[in-house]
Amino acid sequence: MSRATAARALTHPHLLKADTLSAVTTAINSLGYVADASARALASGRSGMVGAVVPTLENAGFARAIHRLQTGLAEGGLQLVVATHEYSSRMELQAIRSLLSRGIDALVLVGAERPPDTWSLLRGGGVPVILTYAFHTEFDSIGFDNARAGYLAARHLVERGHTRIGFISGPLSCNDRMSQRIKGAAKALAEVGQSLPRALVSEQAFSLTGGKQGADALMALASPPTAIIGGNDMIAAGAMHALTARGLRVPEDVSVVGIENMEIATFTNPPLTSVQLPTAEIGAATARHLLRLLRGETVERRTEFPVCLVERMSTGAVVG
Amino acid sequence: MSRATAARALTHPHLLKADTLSAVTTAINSLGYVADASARALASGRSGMVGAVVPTLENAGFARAIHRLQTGLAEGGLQLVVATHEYSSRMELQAIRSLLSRGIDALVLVGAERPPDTWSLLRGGGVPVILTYAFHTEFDSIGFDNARAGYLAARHLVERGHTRIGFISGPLSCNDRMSQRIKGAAKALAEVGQSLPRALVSEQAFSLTGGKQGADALMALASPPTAIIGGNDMIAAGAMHALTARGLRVPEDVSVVGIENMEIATFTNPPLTSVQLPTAEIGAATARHLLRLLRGETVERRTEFPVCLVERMSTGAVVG
DNA sequence: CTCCCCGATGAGAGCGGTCTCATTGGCTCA
DNA sequence: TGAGCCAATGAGACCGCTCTCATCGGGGAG
Repeated sequence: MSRATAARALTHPHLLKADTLSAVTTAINSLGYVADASARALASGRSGMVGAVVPTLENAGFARAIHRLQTGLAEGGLQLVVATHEYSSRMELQAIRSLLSRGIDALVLVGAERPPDTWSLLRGGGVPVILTYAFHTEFDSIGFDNARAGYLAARHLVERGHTRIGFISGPLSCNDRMSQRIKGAAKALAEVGQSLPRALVSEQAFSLTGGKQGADALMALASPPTAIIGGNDMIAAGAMHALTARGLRVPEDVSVVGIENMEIATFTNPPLTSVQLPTAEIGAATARHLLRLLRGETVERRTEFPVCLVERMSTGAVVG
Repeated sequence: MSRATAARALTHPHLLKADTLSAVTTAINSLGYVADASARALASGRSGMVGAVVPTLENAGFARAIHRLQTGLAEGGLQLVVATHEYSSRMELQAIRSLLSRGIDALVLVGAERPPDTWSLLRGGGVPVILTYAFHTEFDSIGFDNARAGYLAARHLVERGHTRIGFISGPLSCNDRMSQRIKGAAKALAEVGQSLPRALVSEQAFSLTGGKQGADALMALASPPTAIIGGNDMIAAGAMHALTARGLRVPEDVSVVGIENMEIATFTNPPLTSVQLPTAEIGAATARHLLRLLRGETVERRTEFPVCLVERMSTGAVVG
């Protein structure tokens, strides 16, 4: 039996006669043979690994999306290589370069805004690129409408008479998702002739502590907001905590709405009104997309998931 | 100039004359050349990637540890390949096998308890293995004393007169960390002649919802506990929420203590007493360990971080 | 019964680096 | 000035698999 036959048993088993195949299989088992991935990658031009670079894994949303992505890829026999950039476009470029040189078969990124040199690296990388959490005409994209998420949150508040709304955002550098949420909120305000002044936007970390600090900063203003939108639910929950600590009642004194509808939204007191985001779906859909793509099947250029508001108890009418 | 010289410029630059080196460098830049990682891996026998398999990334602790691990590895030019097994030892074996065949240079695992065939695969894998969150004599280990974490939580309660203590654990299958925490808690009880009956241990998911369900189950018992230990802080926070919803006061009616001391511990009402775990440290230390190991330097066989109790407001004396 | 065709297998050339060993050339030292 | 030595470079095997193409052999059609 030749090497070629043995190799075929692994890669294209249907080309072998049943008994030849089983002979190879038993031999493999008895020898404890494991195919060398680097040799295979070199010869075939495919490594079986996809790279993903996200801002951070300490944000539960990204952790969950990556988790789903990994699970989905594993089902198709693909491995996931992850890198993080902590909201720095310079580090993102570095991570992308490093992954590309590692010979990944595809690359998953978050967001659609990056410096020109990063874009040109991606275009010339010779590797399919999937953008998530946002959309881009040039690359396959899987995401949702961030502006609408912000819009829904703010409109809900506007409908209840709020016009002075504070927004505690996550990190804004290298983060088009968050700037769009802010823009969406501003649009809802604009529809009733109001605005979202820069002073009412507080940039904080995506954490309970970030939310607390943002709320404290906002409420210390000369004319504090009557409602607060959290860039995500962690921030919103932290803000609620700070509000309560200041002796303010939610929603009687200040309304709070979150974005993402994480588990914590039902565990705050009162439960948090929030805009549901398809975080887990993005991970799973990206995995499916990649599997099809690398199998050579046709894929949608653009997959958009809906967002919707989930009303709970943290929002109420503004008091005159 | 030969291929060998060019290759040397990349791998062992100090062997070249300065002008030769710069000639190579300019050529590389003008051509936009990027070394092929698979070829390099095949020839050198090193892939520059380390694999890590954790139960899940949806648990904030693991997400954080993986984040730190990735960051640390990236500084040394190494890539991280992650896989998850959802607390199934069969899936863990599969993931390990898959990573091993991918030609990783080292493997990071969580816990020290697995079936014999997994162990033999690890021993014969020809790849250095690092165990985290637990200890093992055969492999390098980086972790902390899980039993002591459980012990500290329970002793704190015992000292306040509690003898009927409920334990809401995380998933117990393929999870020696959690069983040791339970054992530690039982030991504290045993020291005062009490025990932790099986009926007072509720196995739940590592989430707020898991904690809620665990607390509901425990409090529905004929003689409910006067105190509850959460397998981690998420569980404890969820349990506190459920307790409050049942009209019970923490700590007046029921004391609650968490394990891990996550951010949420200071955001519950009242703030949660918790045993601090070195989650982030484990990630960072594992990265440092791997960097040294793969550089051929000597490393500690065993790195143990301390655990300690952080007392807050969720625990009080048992009421007669 | 012979020829042809096609499915199954064997042979061998890469894939793109790394590494060892041989060779070259410039310097030192007698 | 010539032998000897070492640093710098060149040559070529090799890593282990994939893939194309050639070869082999058996069954159906003429």
